[in-house]
Amino acid sequence: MDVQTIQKLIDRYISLSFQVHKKAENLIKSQLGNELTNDQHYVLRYIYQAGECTSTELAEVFEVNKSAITAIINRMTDRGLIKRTRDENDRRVVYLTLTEEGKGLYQKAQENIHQLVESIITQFDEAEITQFIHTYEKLAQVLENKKNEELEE
Amino acid sequence: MDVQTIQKLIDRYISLSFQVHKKAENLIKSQLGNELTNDQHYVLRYIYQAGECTSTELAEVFEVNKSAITAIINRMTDRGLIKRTRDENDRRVVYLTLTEEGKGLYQKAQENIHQLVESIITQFDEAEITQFIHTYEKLAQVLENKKNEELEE
DNA sequence: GGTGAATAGTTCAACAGTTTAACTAAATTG
DNA sequence: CAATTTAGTTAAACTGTTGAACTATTCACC
Repeated sequence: MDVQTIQKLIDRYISLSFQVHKKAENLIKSQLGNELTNDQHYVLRYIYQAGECTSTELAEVFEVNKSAITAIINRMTDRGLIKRTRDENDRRVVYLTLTEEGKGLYQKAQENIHQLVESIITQFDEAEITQFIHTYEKLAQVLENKKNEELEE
Repeated sequence: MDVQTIQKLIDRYISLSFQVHKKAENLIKSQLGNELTNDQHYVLRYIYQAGECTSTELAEVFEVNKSAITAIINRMTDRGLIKRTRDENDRRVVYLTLTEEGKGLYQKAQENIHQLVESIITQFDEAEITQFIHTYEKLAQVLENKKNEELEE
């Protein structure tokens, strides 16, 4: 590939990823009603799938500072979506789990989002999606490596 | 595709897009230094490429409320990156352009980001990228249509 | 031509999410 | 046991966001 082709690809990619992300987030938001922000939904999703987890774990996954997690979890416990439980063995650790209300709200939201994503994904044929997801996974890995390079510097 | 396959694809896609976006934004952030937030960089980028634009235009492109744009532009004019000019014919309209400082900061940042993206993109072969971007463009279109459907309801 | 509606943009209050630094409390290590 | 590390919180400061109320201007049309 010559320099100019790469240049154009890069600009196209930056515009696209920005655009696609905005649109996707807005569509997800439209499925969540006013009860949940997108970020809160992602937190709910993570804890739901993990069963239980800690602030430190969330901070690593979401790649934000721990105090940002504290703030989000505070809002969500205030709304009765999340429960904090101290570890009896290591009393520094706090486990986060979903309350029944939290689970219910997650499932309701998730159903809508699944319908949304399904209506989008079925507009592509299987080979196309498989190829796309494969490259996307590789991209995730490359970005992860890049991050670690950055950190070493 | 059977229901379960779709289900898995959806979950995989949601996780991936979330992850990739986070990592990409963090890498971009690391290239911007402390002078610019990611959102401000996107605004700079848009105005740079457009030459000049209005708040309304930005609000549409970025899919946010106009008052969010006002706030961002305020911060950026305070830092001497953007200039506001009233249209002489239609005095309701305000044109936004980059100051020399704004252009310089954008170019400096953009150079770093280009290097970053290039070091990532060159880890894929051309056919793979072309295919990926093609599907990504289709996705952008499908999401746009979906948004318009939502709005009609 | 004058009035009512539409348009461009700002202001304000309220909130979500973020970082950094300082802190508490508990565990680890040497 | 003292020093260090680890988990998490708190507080101040900031960015970005919305929604509603507002100003100023232009447009539509009778």
